[in-house]
Order: sequence, then structure tokens, then C-alpha cells
Amino acid sequence: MNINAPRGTQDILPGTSEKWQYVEKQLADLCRRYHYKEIRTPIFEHTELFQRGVGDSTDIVQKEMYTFEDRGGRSVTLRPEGTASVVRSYVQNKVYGLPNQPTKYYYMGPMFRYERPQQGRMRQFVQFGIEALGSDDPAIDAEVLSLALNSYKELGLQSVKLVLNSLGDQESREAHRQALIKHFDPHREELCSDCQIRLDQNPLRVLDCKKDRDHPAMEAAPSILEYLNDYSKDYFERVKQYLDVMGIDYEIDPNLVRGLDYYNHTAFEIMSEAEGFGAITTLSGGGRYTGLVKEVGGPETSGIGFAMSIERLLMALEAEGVVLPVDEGLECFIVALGEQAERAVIKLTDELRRAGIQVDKDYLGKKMKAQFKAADRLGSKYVLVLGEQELENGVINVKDMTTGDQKEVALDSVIDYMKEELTGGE
RNA sequence: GCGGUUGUGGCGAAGUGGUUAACGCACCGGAUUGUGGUUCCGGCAUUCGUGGGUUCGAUUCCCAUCAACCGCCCCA
Repeated sequence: MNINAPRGTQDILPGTSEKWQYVEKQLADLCRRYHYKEIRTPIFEHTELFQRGVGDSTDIVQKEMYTFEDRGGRSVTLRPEGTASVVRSYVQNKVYGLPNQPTKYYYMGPMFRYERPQQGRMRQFVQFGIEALGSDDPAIDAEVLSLALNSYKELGLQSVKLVLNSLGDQESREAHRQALIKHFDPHREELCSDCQIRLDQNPLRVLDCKKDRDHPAMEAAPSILEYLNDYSKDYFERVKQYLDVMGIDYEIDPNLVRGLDYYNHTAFEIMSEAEGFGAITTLSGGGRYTGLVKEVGGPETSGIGFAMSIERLLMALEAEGVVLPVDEGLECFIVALGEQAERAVIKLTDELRRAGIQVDKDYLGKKMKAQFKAADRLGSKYVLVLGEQELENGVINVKDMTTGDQKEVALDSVIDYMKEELTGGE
């Protein structure tokens, strides 16, 4: 019997889950300010959606999908990325017909890719992403880039860089495609097996092949930037202009291609340059897509989006030594001494909790000394002690664990007293 | 899909072909009466990922298997 979590999945336990909650909260607030609203789509979709949406020639579709047949004989796939689902939803719900375009969504949730796990790569991982549909204004490209970058900056990361490229529009891409084929075809036999296939299916991707990186033909390969038509060139210029206006630094990489088929115009990645980050440096990636909405059955609509891995974000925070402000302590621990007191403590514990105070107590029948030790270990700010004596006198002992000071408080006013101590105090 | 490393108690980690498998941390109990973080004392693996083989005997040798980690490809 294999009782381990499946390969490439992980449990996120207390101690770490607080960090996730913090990050999720910060990202949601960032989206609120940029006015992106949350969308939640199913975790699995019809396999066909990803085949058409993500693209048959992509690695994701060819070898990384978690695909299975359900009991009704339908082929379904655990989502490997978020954009296809969001676009499907946009089309299915006819959101393109609503007023107030563009539609600006954010999402956060698990994605699945069947790969060999390693540092920064899981079979189930969590992506946060945004999509802006219904506008091809370069200003919204700049907005998406700004949000992407700020999500890292606001959490305290320093060593992140934005790498930018333009893949041009349909016409530019086609011209470039022809040029690439013409350029690489004479060297076809010298390229790796993957690239020989890419040359036919999507020659653009030959450019980001790591195996053939040092091939002499790579150096002289035609750059997409030289094949941009006037519209695409102008589009790219305006995106850069808007970034400049916001004071956002970026690096142009004409070989940045992106693995998904649907991109055009703006394509980008954000990478970590932190020391000791591991082999994978890409934190997030995204770009503009124009054919996708139509491909999924909607009207010709342009969109742009990006997605980041929360796992990699947390890795980057770790690598840069950023400490998140998460509080793992406890407000108060109540010690009961004796049967009589135990009942009173159970009642008081409940009352304090309903009054908004965080309270815990012992459930292992420990002696007082051990209960104090437990309270200390839990990082409790206060320890309340209730024994037979206190009970008789209608009081309770309140000890401030930081200063060691102890005070006797009337039992019927202890709730107000604790509220005052925990909030009003300083 | 390919390659490398590893698998001893809750965690970290030594170790050897042979009577009781170090040590550290953590945990539990105690050091007189109802008060934590220091100190001292005591306790805590019929068992060395799993299955099989070699052997008089294996945690140590061999094979298989499972798993984890890291890397390649590609990506988030």
C-alpha cells in the first residue's frame, strides 16, 4: 500500500500555510486596486479545450496533461493552465456582450502537469493569474506588466527582472516564420530531434531551444523584431513607452518565445536573479493572445494575461531572505486546576472565543507545570489560571508571559479585561 | 522521457557481517506543596523504506521494488 501523497504533490502544513494565506491576501488586494475581479472556473475541462486552446504542438498538450476518461466515456483533463478555461467561460457566458469592457479577471488555484518533479516544479502547483479580455490597447499590456511586477515587489522581492519581447501580429509572425524556415532548413539535419519537428510545426520555438543554443545558425537567426510590420512595431513601442512612464525597467530578449501557441504581440517572463534559487528561474510568464477567443468559439477578441506560480514566489522570498509578517502565536491559554475549575474553564474559554479572543487550553490532562510549558511553546501572550481557590473567590489569575507580571482579575470582568489588554493596551 | 544522489526513532545524523543500533534536537516524567523560557536526572527504535537472495548469522553484501531529492528537456 502506498500511503504517500502522489508524486509531485505536497501537503502544506501550519507553519507554511500561514505564508500562503498571507500571499493570497496580498495578491487579492493588489487585484482590487487594479480592479481585476476574481473568477473561479472548474479544475477540469474537456480535453479538447486545452488541445485547441493551448495548442497541439506545445509540450503541455503533447506530454504533460493529466487526461482521463470519466465514467461517461468523456475525455477530461485536469487544467494545466488557467487561460483556456477563462476564455472558455468568457465565451460560454457571452461576457463579451456585457457593457464595461474590457473584462478584467484574476484567478488563483491548482494546476496540473505530468512532469518529473524537481525544485520549483510540481505536478500539482498553484497559479495566480490575471486576464484582460476585450481590448487591444497597449496601455492594458502595460497595466498587466505593472501588476505582475508589483506582485513581487510589494511582497518584498528585489532581484526580479522583466524580460520582454514582441511576437508581432499574424502578418508579422507569418513573415518571420517563412524567414525562420528558410534560415534553418539548410541546417535541419544538425538540429536536435525536437527542433526538427518544431521547424515544421512552430519554427519560432527553435529559437528558445537550449540544446541548439550554441549552433552557429542560432546566432544569425532572423529576429522577430526585424519582421514586425508597422502596426506591430508601433504597438511594441507604445507598450515600452508606457512602461517607461511608470518607471518600470525591462530587458528586451528577441528569443523569448513562450511555450504556448496562442501568443502574439507582447510576450514576457519575470525571472528571479536571487542567489541559490535553483535551476528554474522563471517566476511567471504571459502575453497577448488574439486568436484564442475565436478558436474557442467566440467573436474575434483580443486578450492579455499572465500567470505566476505561488510555489516559486515563496521560493524566491526564501532565497532573498524575505520574512513575511505572519503571526503564529496565541493570544491566551487557560490553565484549569481540578474538576470544578475545568467546567468553569470550558465555559470561560467558550465565552472568550465568542468575544473575539483567541484561546486554547490543555486537552491531555497535563499538570500545571506542563501546561505552562505548553503555553510558552505555543507562544501564548497570556496565561489565565483558574483553580479551586480562585473559583471560591470569584477571581482568575492573569499572567502576562512577556513580562511575567501576574494580576488577579474578577471572574465576571475578565472578558473585558482581556479585550482591553489585547487591543487597547498600547 | 533521460540522468545523478539518497532512504536508520517525530526531526537531524553516526555505525558495523555477529551478544543491549551512538549522539544531538524535540517530546514525556522528575528535582517537596498551584506557574513557562535556564540547569540537572531519568524515559523514549524487538529495529535500520519494502520484498527476496547469499550466509551459521545481515541494518550492514547482492538483486528487485517503491519513494524522496536534484538535474536535463520544457515550463509556472
